[in-house]
Amino acid sequence: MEGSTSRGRTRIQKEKREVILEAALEVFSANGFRGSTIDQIAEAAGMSKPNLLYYFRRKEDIHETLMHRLLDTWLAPLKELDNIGDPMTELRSYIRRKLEMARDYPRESRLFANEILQGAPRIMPMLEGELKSLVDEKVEVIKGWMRSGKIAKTDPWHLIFAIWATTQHYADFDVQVRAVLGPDRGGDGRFEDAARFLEQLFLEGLRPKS
Amino acid sequence: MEGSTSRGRTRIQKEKREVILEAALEVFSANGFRGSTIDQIAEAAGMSKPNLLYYFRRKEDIHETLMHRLLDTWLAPLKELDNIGDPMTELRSYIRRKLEMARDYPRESRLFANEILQGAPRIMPMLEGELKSLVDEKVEVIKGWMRSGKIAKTDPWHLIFAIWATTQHYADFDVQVRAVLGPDRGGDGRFEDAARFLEQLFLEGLRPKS
DNA sequence: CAATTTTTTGACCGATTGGACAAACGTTAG
DNA sequence: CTAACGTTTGTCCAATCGGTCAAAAAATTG
Repeated sequence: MEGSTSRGRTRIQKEKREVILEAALEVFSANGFRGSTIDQIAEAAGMSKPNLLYYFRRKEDIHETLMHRLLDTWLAPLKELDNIGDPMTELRSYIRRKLEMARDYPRESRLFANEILQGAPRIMPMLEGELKSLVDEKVEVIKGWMRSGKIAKTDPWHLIFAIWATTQHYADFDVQVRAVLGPDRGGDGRFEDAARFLEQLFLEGLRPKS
Repeated sequence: MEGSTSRGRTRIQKEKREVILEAALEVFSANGFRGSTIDQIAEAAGMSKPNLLYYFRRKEDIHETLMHRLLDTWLAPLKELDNIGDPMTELRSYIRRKLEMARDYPRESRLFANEILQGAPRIMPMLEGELKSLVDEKVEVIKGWMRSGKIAKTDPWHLIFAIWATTQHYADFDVQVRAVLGPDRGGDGRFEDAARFLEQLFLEGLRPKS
């Protein structure tokens, strides 16, 4: 079975596939799967449509490859959440990392959001499999923190959801955020403001009652 | 200029337009604008495509009418945020109302999310106009609460974003929430769990330091 | 060099799509 | 009855789309 990696591929194939995936990320994240055309992706990749179809036989293959890579990137910050260090510090860095991803990889975030919004038709198995397992595992870590009184007792699942929602908001709803903040407050500083606010919200909101 | 209301329309026209808009909400929110076809909407509305086009001349007209109505519904909870009552109570009810909207009107939420994700091509003026004005106004209310020491000093804009993000998450990312929670925890009770968690998070997170 | 394989492209195809249109249908008023 | 008006539908069209194919062009190999 052919892996999604570079097994049995020539140098040109490896390079061109990367160019195509980069172009597809741009187009898909801006227009959604059905809203994007192969022609658009081909043009963004600087090649003709039949040429693109020489590297990916179907439009859906591009999307699938993109989604598989995406999920790994997306789960990485949560994987790093460990119960080695101080709980509050761990949570703070997790929020930081997620917010940095929203800032540095907004296209990936929007691609993911688009897929979920449409009911996750192509990645549902991954959500119920990898994602759920990972969350279950981290929920146990958080529960441990709560039991030992390091953070306030609350619902660990919804805590994770809240971190996801608030951080990804700055990528997925970027145009709205910028429209509301206006030209002066909507500059590059908005991510630092957001980081400060979210840190206060979550750390104060989870401070254990003495 | 024809208003979007029922001026100069027959009884049948008013009724059928409502049926079409209801069907279009269902289809658009599930597939996005470009992912939806007039045929799908017509079938969901129980009529033929030419018949539908008799009531709305273009696909975009349906979407536009839907979006205009939507924004009013969407802003209503924020409009109710007043500095009459106790700040903490006001905030709690605002979060409640937003969460209830995510629960009761998920299609509207997803339609809106879809539009924003695509860069808000059709409602940008409304975001920079009505929405921004309303937020600016409520930011002042919140600033007043902070000045008088009723809630902790923090960034009012990002507080509003956080409330939006966390509540709408349960509509927009519903499939992910359900996949992660699993069959047992993902039932109808998830909204009550979310309400409890969000209340704790925001109210504790914003408690003024004595 | 020639032979072979990989890469690129122009032309094309069938299906789907948004939308136009005229004819038919139904209802009501005179 | 007829005329007028609102409603509904079958048929059609041009544009767009995902994808095929054969043949040319380029790169690789012996």
